[in-house]
Parts: sequence; C-alpha cells; structure tokens
Amino acid sequence: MAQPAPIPRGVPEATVARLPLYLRALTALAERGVATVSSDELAETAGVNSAKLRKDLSYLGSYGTRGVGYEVEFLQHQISREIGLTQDWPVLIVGIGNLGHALSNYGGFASRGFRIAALVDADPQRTGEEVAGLKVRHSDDLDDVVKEFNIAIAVIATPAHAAQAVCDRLVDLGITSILNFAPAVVQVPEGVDLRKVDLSTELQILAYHEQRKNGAALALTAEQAVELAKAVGG
Amino acid sequence: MAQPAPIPRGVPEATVARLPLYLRALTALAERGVATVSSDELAETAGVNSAKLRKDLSYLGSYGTRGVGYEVEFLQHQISREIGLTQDWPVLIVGIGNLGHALSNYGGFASRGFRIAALVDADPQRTGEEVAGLKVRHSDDLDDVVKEFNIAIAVIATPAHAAQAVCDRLVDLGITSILNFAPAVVQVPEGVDLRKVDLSTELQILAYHEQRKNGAALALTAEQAVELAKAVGG
DNA sequence: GCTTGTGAAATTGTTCACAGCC
DNA sequence: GGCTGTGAACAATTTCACAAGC
Repeated sequence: MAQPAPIPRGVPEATVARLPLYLRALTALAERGVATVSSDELAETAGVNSAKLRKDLSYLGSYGTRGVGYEVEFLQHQISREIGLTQDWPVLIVGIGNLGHALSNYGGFASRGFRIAALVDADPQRTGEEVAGLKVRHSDDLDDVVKEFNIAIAVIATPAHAAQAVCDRLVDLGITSILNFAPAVVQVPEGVDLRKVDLSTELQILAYHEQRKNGAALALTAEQAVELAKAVGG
Repeated sequence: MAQPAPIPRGVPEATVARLPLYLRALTALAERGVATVSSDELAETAGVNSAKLRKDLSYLGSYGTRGVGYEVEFLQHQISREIGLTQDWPVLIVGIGNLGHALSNYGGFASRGFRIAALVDADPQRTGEEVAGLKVRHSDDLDDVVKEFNIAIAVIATPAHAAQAVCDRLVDLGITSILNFAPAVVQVPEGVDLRKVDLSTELQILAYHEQRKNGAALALTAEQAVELAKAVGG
C-alpha cells in the first residue's frame, strides 16, 4: 500500500523563521485597533510579499476567509500556538557583562512567551548583584539553577573564549535550545538547536553589499576582470 | 549573437552570509599557528560541511591547492578583500541605552574592518556623556555627524517606537546600509540594505523547535490530528 | 467582486561524485 | 594518494497565476 496522504506537520524552516515577523505585524495592527486584514496589507506591514505570506500561512492551516481576509486576533492566536508561546519559557542568561545586562533589560523579551528566569556569571564579584530584579548566581551553581527553574532555553552572552565551555556545560545539563551572542564559532552535538546572533557577521554582510554599491569594479579580482572583458566582448 | 559566457560576479547571498563565518574560523586557525588547512578541517572548524565550503570558496576564485589545501593567511586575506574589510568602515550607533552601550563596548566590533565612529541619542541628558571613548552627540546633529564621519553603515539601537523615524532620517541622509536591533518592523525603500538582529525572533524560533521535541502531538491542531489519524490508517 | 489557498513553474541553495591537478 | 574545483542531481524556497469560495 502506497502512502495514501501527505504526512501532515512539517512547516518549512524558512516559514518558521518568518512567523515571529507576522506575529509582530499582527500585534502592531491589533494595537491600532484593526480587526481584519488582507494578505496584501499584512504582507506590507510585515515587509514581505503577499504570495509568500499566504503560502506561509497555508502551512499552518486555513485561517483566512476568501474575499475578506484574516481576523487579526484569531490569526495572532493561531501563530502563537504554533510557535508555542501559549506556554511561557523560562530563559537563562549566562554572562552578565555589558551585553548580558542589556539583554536582561531588553524590551524584546517582554513579548509574551518568555521570562528571564535566571542570570549566571563566572565572576564572583558579580554574584549576588541584582540585575533586572534577579540575583546573579555563580556559574558553579549552573546545575542547580537549570533544575530549579526548569530551564529549556539558554542564552550565551559570555566573552568569546568562554562560549564553547559554557555551551558544553549547558548541553550536559540537558539543554537543547541555545542562543549564542558570543562572537565565536560554537559546536553542538546533533539534536541541540543552536542559533547565533552576531553583530560582526551582520556588519560584514552589509559591508559586502555596500562595497559593491559604489566603485563595483574596484572589487573585481584580476581574473574576474579578464572574464568580464571577454564577456563584454573584447 | 547569444550570451557567449556566463556573466561573472555574483556570489550567492547564502554564500555571502557564510563568508564571515569562514573568516572567523580562519582567524582562530591562524591564532593557533596553523598555516595550511584542508576543506575538511576548515569546514569542521566553521561548522559546515566541506562540499558547501568548497563550493562557496569557488565563487571567489581558485584559492586552494589540489592535494594540499588552503593557505590560511592567504585565504583570510582574499575573503577580507571580497567582503571589503581591507578598508575600514565608520559605523554610527543611534540610541545609547542599555543595548547601545553594550554594542559600543562589544568585542565583536573590534574585528578589523569596522570602527565605531560616532554615537547619537535623542535624550539631551545623555548628550555629552562619554561612552567607549566617544562623546554622545544629540540626534539633532545627526546630519552633521553623518557628514563629519562619512558614515556608511548605521546601527539602530533605539526603543521600538523610535526605530522607523530614525531609519527614515538615516535614509534621507543617504545611508544605505542599516542594522536594526530595535524589536520593530522597519520599512526601507528599494536600494537600502536593512538587516535585523532580533532577540525575540530568535527565541521564538528556538521555542518552536523546543515545543516539538517533547510532546509533539500536543501541538497538532484538531484538523491536523484528523489528517494524521487518516494517514495512519483509521 | 474580491481575496484566500495552492498546484505548477522558476529560482535559489545544497549535496554528490568525480575529473583534474598537485 | 590526496584534496580541490565543479558539473550535474537533488532539495528547498519563492513566485506566478488562477481556481475555489465567500
């Protein structure tokens, strides 16, 4: 017997990565008191094109009404449920330097679904200090902290040189979702989700494009210049 | 006459996004005193597979030696040149709150190629304050600051509600490369490169996957559960 | 009449596997 | 013998364009 129907579940990664964007756009619309929105309008608000938006939403289900559009609050709820924001996730931040400090106080966290549950630092000087309403705990207590607060998601905000060791310990403690802010390549075993946020990577990507906006020719290698000359018809 | 040869230039976006990663891996190897590296080793260090690495590098040119590998320093230099890090880019940070502060002091910036040239904030209280060795200037001077320091890349680290207005002003001043840290959807006209770094987006993506690791069935919609039941053979 | 939801086409990105070269 | 560079196969993603449904 052949596969009778396509297996359900299976939202493409690219779509998953855009759901938070849609959620934010919907929140903005809800705040403006908009009750219903078309895919064109929502796409415009989220900064994507409407075909993509409709395709993305179609992976979640059939939540719109033809000829009308989407009900803002309803769609907001469906996406939240899909992402898993109907529960709330206790988040641990490791490394309470400048960046960890900023993250602890960051508004972006406030988005429902996440709660900074604990802060940890390796520096005994910082231990006990209060940041964003939480007492900073020492790294030695990592094990306890993870258990005590039932941490599922951890954020690494340590200096680059410490990132791999911290990551290894987190993985050993059973954490499988890690967000790395340290400017370092960090390896994780199969089954652990690691995402990275990296200022210098982003700047480099911008620089690449910026460089090409002006004197594009300057950036050609000698080899490529020869190719170009040929193609242009030398 | 038909197109005689493929037009050169044109490194795929996906490749561009990985060049900074390779550069970082190469830097790590150089620091360890490694002089030559194979695509397998470099790929391992960078956390990608070696076929992808070789394909990526092949878009830049033929910088390896068959049977041997790549010369670390040479490749480092080629990638730097490709990205445009042989010049250095004066960067402006707008919004010197917690996050802007952290970014100003961030080690990731130190990577050659970027220099924080100016800081700007809308709060007159902060104007004149010294952060990371620079005097914070007032937003009203944005025009002057951009000209004075020849800013090409700007970082938005303001609260969400101010992000769009700041972005519009930056665009008006001719800036075409913007990195947005504010948790808000920001629109830019054609021709402007906007990249976003967003904590809550990243957390949401992790949460999506985390949710599916345990009680995956819990996440099915009623509709999908019916589909699944059918597929399984009800 | 208007807008969603979706097959099919087009494009982009990844992996394979091996010829070419040291 | 070993490793790069790359066509060709494959997979994922985006876009098109229109049938289906309110």
